[in-house]
Amino acid sequence: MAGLATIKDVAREVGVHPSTVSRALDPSQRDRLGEPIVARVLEAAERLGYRPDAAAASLRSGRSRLIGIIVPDIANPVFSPIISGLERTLSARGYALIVADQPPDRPEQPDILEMLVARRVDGLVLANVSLKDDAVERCLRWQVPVVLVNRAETAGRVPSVVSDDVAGMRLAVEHLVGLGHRAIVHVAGPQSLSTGSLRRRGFIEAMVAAGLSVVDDDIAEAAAFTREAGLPAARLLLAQRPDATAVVAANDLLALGVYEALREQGRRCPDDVSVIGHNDMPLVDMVSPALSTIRISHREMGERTGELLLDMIGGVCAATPQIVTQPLLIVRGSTAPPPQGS
Amino acid sequence: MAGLATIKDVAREVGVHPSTVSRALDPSQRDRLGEPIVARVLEAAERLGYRPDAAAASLRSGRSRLIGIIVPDIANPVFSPIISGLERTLSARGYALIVADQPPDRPEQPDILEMLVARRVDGLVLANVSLKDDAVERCLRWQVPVVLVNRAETAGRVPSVVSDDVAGMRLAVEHLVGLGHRAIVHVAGPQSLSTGSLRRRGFIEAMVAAGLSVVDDDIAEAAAFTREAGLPAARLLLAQRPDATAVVAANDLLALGVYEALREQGRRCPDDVSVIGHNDMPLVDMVSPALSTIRISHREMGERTGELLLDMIGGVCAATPQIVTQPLLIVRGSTAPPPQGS
DNA sequence: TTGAAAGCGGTACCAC
DNA sequence: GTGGTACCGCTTTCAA
Repeated sequence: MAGLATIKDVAREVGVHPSTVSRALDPSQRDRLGEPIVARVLEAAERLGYRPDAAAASLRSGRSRLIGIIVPDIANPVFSPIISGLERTLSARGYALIVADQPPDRPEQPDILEMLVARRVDGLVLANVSLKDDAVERCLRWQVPVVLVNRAETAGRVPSVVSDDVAGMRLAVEHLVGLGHRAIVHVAGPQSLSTGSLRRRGFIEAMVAAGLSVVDDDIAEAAAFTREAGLPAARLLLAQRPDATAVVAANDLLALGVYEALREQGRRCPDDVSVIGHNDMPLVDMVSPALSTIRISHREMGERTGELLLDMIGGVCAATPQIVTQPLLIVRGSTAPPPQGS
Repeated sequence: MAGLATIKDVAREVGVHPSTVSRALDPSQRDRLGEPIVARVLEAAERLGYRPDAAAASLRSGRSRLIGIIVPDIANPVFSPIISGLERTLSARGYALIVADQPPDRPEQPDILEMLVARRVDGLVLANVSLKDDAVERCLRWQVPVVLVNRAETAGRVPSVVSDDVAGMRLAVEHLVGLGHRAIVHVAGPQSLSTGSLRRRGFIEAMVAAGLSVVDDDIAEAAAFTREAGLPAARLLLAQRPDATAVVAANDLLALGVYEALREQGRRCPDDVSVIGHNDMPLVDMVSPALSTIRISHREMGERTGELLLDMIGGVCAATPQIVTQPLLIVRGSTAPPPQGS
């Protein structure tokens, strides 16, 4: 490296042994040394611009102070605040975050998971697990601390931080029922993901709890959590249930797909059909009509994930906690009472 | 570490010396060895699940295959696609990306830049430099390869990848002039950032080129590139120039702030006042009215940044190229001819 | 073609 | 309290 000062340079400068420098630099060992020597070491280190080599420390200590996260898409507004919150928590405690993305369509080119394990990350956050995914199993085998975020697995073998998807859907359905809706349908997300599957289940449970029945035609599954995938699913749904007065979408992008489908058919939202999303992404308050939705604090999920993971690494937490954050109903302009006479 | 196999384990398994294993695993050295021994090493490595320890390799070789990026906000829709494009390019070539954010208001708590240098990153991407920033100087002193992205510095001491901000503003102004506007004003971004400053200059140049003069009252500077900062700037501007028929905003969020200011005053867009943004963020096509804007491909900027940085690390590129990508005018519903009689 | 040995820059454990 | 030393896992140079 570019001639950066090493611990030996500092030791030579001060006239002490390298191990003494190492101790003087470590706050937890510092008090075992004499005051003046610590001061001189600190001064010399500062003056020489000394920076400990993380690779060397990692090699010897077995801890890299590196955490990895794998997401399906870094730029996705669901995942970027998770990354952001996680990074904030980690960097405050001296950990750095390696971000890798692994879109569902790019399977395991140069296996990202192995790459991170090879870098000896102290812990791993998986934001991309599908319900049947071997990533968790491999982490377990490698004994690397891992936390799932946003999406969980059914087995619950590892800790996770997720939003209460079932509760979120209950909020959505109860809101619509409260407005007088009875003919409520659901654009579901991919059932291979916990978010898609749990929100679908939450929808059904809430409908049943409200005394409304749900049949197959009341639900259409979108191939992905995107506007593009939402449009055909919404078209199908509106064709199957032309009498529907409200659509619950499994996320905001799907809800925007519903907007487009309604526009195609010349039906107005919320006058003819109410629409509610999920996530409260940035800018959905600016679309027309402003989208009613279920707010999830992804940034907070990222922060809690970081705390949990650091606890695990520190050996604080023995169990496998399943942290569930509570979502919030946000009422805007896309939900209203059903049209008269329906 | 969790008992992961080392090179010694593989050597013992095959019955050769560790250095032989090292050579067998290195494609560029492999051909100096006998065919059968290479095959046996590869097989044993596979079977034991051997993964080279990146820290050890880094320590010895002096190259960490780690790249750092510092952004002002990971979740910002301008920066997240840059990170995404960068990560894609890097991971394809065996590099991992450490992401750190350093918001302008959180100065240098535990100095992020030093932290990354201490981790011996092979290169650094700075997406957060302001026009007067010592980060570049420090990287130069430490001799760590660095590329600026999105925001550049005036001095041009290091390579950068930016959008042609001046050209972007020319596209915006020419579009409005072409529609018949003459009374055009500008909500500028922070002048401490190259994007804010260059877009302001581009606005003035384009206005002058169109034979229109610009005075102080025609421009209001927002304190940040946010909706919240856009609102008061827009209020001020509309008060100073009540006759304005078009507003050029320095980015999309500021444009949305203009929307709010217009709404407050009961003026309609685009009927009374046209508005154009900059960036073409996700979802601005869904706001009402759909926002006309200048599209920048941030993902592509991230990719080109990665290529450039890897070239520098490989010693391919001696000069300090300033890569400038060309923006694109996207016409939607927020721009229209000025009202009759104005 | 392969083996041996010397480190890279720290940390941890043992002496004194 | 401080110095000495071994060693983390790998790469690389030198010998054989």
